[in-house]
Amino acid sequence: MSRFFTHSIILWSKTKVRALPWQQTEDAYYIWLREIILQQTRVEQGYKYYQKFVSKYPTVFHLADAGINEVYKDWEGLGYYNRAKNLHEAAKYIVKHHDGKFPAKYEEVLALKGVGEYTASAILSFAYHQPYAVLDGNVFRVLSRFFGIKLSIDTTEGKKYFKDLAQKLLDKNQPAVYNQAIMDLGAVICKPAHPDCENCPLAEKCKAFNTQTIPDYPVKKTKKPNKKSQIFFNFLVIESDEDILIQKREEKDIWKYLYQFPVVESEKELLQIINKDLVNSHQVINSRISKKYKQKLTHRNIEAKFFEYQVKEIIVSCHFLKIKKVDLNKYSFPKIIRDYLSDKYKYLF
DNA sequence: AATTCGGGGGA
DNA sequence: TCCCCAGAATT
Repeated sequence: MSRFFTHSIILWSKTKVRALPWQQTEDAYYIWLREIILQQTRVEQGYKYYQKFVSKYPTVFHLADAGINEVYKDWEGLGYYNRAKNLHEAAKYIVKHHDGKFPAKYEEVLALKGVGEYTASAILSFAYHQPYAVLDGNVFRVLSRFFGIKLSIDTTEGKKYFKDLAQKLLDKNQPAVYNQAIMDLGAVICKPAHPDCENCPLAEKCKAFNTQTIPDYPVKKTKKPNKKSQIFFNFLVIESDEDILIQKREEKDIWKYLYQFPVVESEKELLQIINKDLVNSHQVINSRISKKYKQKLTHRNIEAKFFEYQVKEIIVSCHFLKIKKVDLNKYSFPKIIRDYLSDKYKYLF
């Protein structure tokens, strides 16, 4: 059975259309960049970021020498911003401890910030043709369906079982071809919804297909009753002719280290923002303001409301940052905020 | 072991 | 509008 599985996947991959250009490289640094960008990210979305990073940071030295704020800025809109931080720290680590040469041992690669088992296996197999089977969402799905595995993929026991199975099925003579093939099959044929079983080379012996139970796989233990309370982000647009106030989001928070306009967060919709709210959030602002309701944004459990204020006199303490409006583009904003602002305040961006 | 991080796509 | 996707770090 495993012979059929591995052989069919390899054969299928040879019939596919040419791979994307970024799948051709065998440079570990580029593969590392690609795999970090692709974590939880669709190929269509990630590709332009990959191109940007490759051209701007052609070697690990370029990346290590860059400032973290610049890396954040280049990552803007991609999400999971800790990846940018880990990427930068790992680049500096590689320069310092590996003399800028990308490590080629599994344990060394796994030790890099932001690199887990999947990414380490991907790098080792694609760059160095070492026999490490990748285990990502695609592989979980393909294996669970084909073999009819009812073990949950999000338990320690399940992960171990799938990892051992994946490693057993790996074509040790061509780990790069095999790993790419099984992930492609999961992405193109064995999709989460509406899989294209008619064109699947594995269908003939696929347990889920033959028992009409495809929607049952993969099995997961976690239930997600994700009904969270709303948070209102009441952003303040406080500006003078040349300057504007922004704020850096602090640690242990969504959008950590990214910038935004000063905000008053609330559980309910605020009828008005008064100076007391600002004082309570440890920001002292003395001003005469007038409020104008602008627009509501919804992002998951977040409703962001924008207001516009005309400010006569501003005395600010703490961590508000007064910057030139022309420099606004140097700061990395969360996507929904950037999208809204760049559309609404074209004169600023 | 459970939770958090974020954007995109589809029902 | 809601639901789903899913690697790595953190708690």
